[in-house]
Amino acid sequence: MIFSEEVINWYLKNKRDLPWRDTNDAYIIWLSEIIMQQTRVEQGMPYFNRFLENYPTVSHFASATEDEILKLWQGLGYYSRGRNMHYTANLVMDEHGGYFPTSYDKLIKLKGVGEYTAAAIASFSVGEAKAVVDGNVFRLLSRYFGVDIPINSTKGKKTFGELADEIMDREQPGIYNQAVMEFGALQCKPFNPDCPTCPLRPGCYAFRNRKVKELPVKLKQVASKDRYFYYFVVSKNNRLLVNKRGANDIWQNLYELPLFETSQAVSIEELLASPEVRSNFGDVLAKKITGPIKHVLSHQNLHATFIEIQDFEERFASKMNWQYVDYEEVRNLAQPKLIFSFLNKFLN
DNA sequence: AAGCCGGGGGA
DNA sequence: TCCCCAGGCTT
Repeated sequence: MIFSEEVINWYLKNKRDLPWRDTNDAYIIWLSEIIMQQTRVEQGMPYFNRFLENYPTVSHFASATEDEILKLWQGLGYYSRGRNMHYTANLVMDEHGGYFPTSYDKLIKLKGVGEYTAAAIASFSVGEAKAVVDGNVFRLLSRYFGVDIPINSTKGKKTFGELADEIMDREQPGIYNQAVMEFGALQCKPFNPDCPTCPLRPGCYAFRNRKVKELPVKLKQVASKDRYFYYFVVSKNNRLLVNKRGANDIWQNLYELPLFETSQAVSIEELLASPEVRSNFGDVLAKKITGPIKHVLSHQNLHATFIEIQDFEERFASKMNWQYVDYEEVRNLAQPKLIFSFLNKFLN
């Protein structure tokens, strides 16, 4: 039996019941695919349900504000996905008459939609024969065909993409694409793959050559950097001073507290004595509330300390574009997990 | 080509 | 700790 038949047979017997599999609505598929990028199914599922409930059509999605989208996205990470979706939903309304595109060539032009997502939407919605290559497929193909080119290299992406197109079932692209990904996720897992029960074992290069642990090959990632965040808690009349983050850094357009960052750990006394802090806060009394709290991102280690400020002079707030927000309204702002967790305790 | 962008879970 | 997850964008 050929590769694709074997994989599809396995899929029909072993597939999970996922809520986005029983539709051919390109909007709903787009919603699920963007949410699932670099995200485990169990983590993304509640977000998918929440988004579909709040925005049943692309028109509903486009009518929301970016702040509302980001609030629903809170805690899922990679927030550019939410921002790009909002942009794309509006573009679909304005330039596609509210009909979500279904062809690969149109999909690939949308912001936030790359080769994987375009292939997924096109094949699942209208059965276009484009092979998906996600982390699961890279791993499965690497092991089965014994390809040791790094999967995160330019050459690797090209090679695996061409291989995926060659071996796909062009008669039933949607089922096949679902099947290869599910096979990678459940059978040909990253660690301890279930080789003993694997129907592909007879033809698998990695199994026959004892290379399962060596494949796939991946270029090593860059080391994480340490950053030291000092968050200033300034409140007045049940209102909290907040800052909306800007471009060119983590957590774009999310809300946090007034922040001072250093490249290495400093004491609160040193912090308050620094010219930068003095020019934005003046003479203040400060008391540490909690920290340092370590918050790990995929590429940075944040060390956050929260400091309560008293005797803060109003005139400093406008200069930094900080705003006072009612305690009750702060809960409605999209915040990084780090800030949300802190405020959850601080505001009770 | 390499770096950047979250958060969580498993080993 | 390190690696991975239904990747894509920017430089």
